[in-house]
Amino acid sequence: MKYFTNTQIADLFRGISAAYAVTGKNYFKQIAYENAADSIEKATSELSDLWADGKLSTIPGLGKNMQGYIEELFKTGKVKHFDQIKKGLPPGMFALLDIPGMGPKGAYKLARSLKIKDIADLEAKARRGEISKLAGFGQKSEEDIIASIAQLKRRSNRYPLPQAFAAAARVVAYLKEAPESQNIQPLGSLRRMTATVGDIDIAVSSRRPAKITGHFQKFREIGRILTAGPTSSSAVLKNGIQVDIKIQPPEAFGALLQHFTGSKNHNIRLRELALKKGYSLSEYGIKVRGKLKTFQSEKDFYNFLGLDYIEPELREDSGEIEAAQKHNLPRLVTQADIKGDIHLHSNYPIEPSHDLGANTFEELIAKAKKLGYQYVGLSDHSPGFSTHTKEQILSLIKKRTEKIEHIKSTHKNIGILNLLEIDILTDGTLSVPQEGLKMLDGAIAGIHSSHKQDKKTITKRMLNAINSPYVQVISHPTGRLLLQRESYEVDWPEIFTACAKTKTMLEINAWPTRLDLPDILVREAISKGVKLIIDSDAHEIDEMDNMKFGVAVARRGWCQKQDITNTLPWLEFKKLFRV
DNA sequence: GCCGTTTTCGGCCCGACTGTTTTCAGTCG
Repeated sequence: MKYFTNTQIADLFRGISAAYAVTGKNYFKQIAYENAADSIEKATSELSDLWADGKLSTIPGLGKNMQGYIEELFKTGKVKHFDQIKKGLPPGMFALLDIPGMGPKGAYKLARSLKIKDIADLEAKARRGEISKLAGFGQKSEEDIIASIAQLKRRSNRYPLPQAFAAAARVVAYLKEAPESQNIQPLGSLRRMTATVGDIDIAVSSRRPAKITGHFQKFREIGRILTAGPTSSSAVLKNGIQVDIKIQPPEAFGALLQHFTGSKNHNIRLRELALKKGYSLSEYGIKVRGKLKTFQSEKDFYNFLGLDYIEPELREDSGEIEAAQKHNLPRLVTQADIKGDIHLHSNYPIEPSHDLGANTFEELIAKAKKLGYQYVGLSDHSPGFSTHTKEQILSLIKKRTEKIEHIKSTHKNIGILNLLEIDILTDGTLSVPQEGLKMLDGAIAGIHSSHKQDKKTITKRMLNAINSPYVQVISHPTGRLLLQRESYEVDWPEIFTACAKTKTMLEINAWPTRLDLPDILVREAISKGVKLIIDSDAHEIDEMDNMKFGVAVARRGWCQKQDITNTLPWLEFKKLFRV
């Protein structure tokens, strides 16, 4: 058996799609392979696992033929049929498809006539002026290719949501300076609050679109302007993030928001639905018997199609359209529902070898009050066995407990939990002995080491913690770091079953590069009756404001208020701990 | 090549912007 990652297989399929695009004869096969590549990339399980379990058919877009090709790929390391399709095409063309603005046709022409081997080769030939000499390419194409390759090298493909959020806020503030702008609203994956964001889309309503476009082009953070049309323009910021703005008059703003919020798959499903009713959808509105009907609000737009309003976080074509038809959508949890934050690190020096927080217990409590919370959990990292004896650990915990008990007695108007974030060690034991755990109100347990252990070992480690009567919460359950480190391998069905049985909460950690549990697992977890808790994992009081990103993950996972324990009032919430 | 509350055959979303063109193909979202 040969091993291929989902990304590798998706790339292979994209290549096949490109091959069909070049020959121009099989447009619908081209689309089919593109769809399959998208859906393979989105899959939450490895195809190799699914194949071994005979479950490849659970991936939408993979029919009998493609399943057969994937099987052949795993068995032999290649697909004869694919080699056949690519026969006669220049092999160098496929690497060029990563370049922004480069499609199958362009890549084919370049690779064929200039015998391009890879992107570096293309760049060298562009710099030598060889591209502008080709028919169909001019001076501008050559410059664009050089600039796009530079862009490809410089920027990572995606950015963590909070980073994109901040950049979008700056663009919005700048656009507001234009007196001709009326309503301004971020769209796309940013509005849907996906964990990572590829680019920033912003809608502007205005009666003078040309003024807006002109103003936008003068934004000081812009590095390169890509397009500048009357209703839409696009630029790359100096930090590498691409920004697209879309402009429509106020009466069409609802349709504009809807269209560019996406997701792509959500919109495709919506248009199919509209077609069946005899309507045609676009960013301008809904065409009924050739006549355009405009919409000021998205709600009116959805209602016109016979659907309830769908929150942006749900628009992923994962059942929300059907639910909206049946008036069956969940009432999503909101930031206002959150009544406390219990994963907070202070500067209390219980374990100096771990990174300490920046603030005192008192400062964390004051910030929690400012946020309107009813309770906080003080949950510093536990002292470790590697640097302390058992006796030292117990004595440190005792001292910290005494201090927190004193603080509790002086703050009667807010609930305070004496917690620690403890490590689940490589053998599954906990980093704090039982006598220590007994002094606490509860514990948050997480894996902080040996992420590369196999699925069985990691699962067993987590089950040990889940089954401990002293552990109430499992922190950042997948261990992923967005764009840096993949999740470790875990048997999730088994974890969910154990959590539901022991009433152990799984955390949605709102730390900007974690957002862990991820949305898709969130949805699975609550369907199995698992309770979740959203924490900021703040090491500094300003970071407690990151709670909103955790709430977004919960919303994307279809969570209602009752799925999230820290929406409970203090008197209910405290019953989940040992107080 | 996929897929099914119109379908197992006959469909498969819709439009903007650009560069190199003399009317449009390619790419993107």
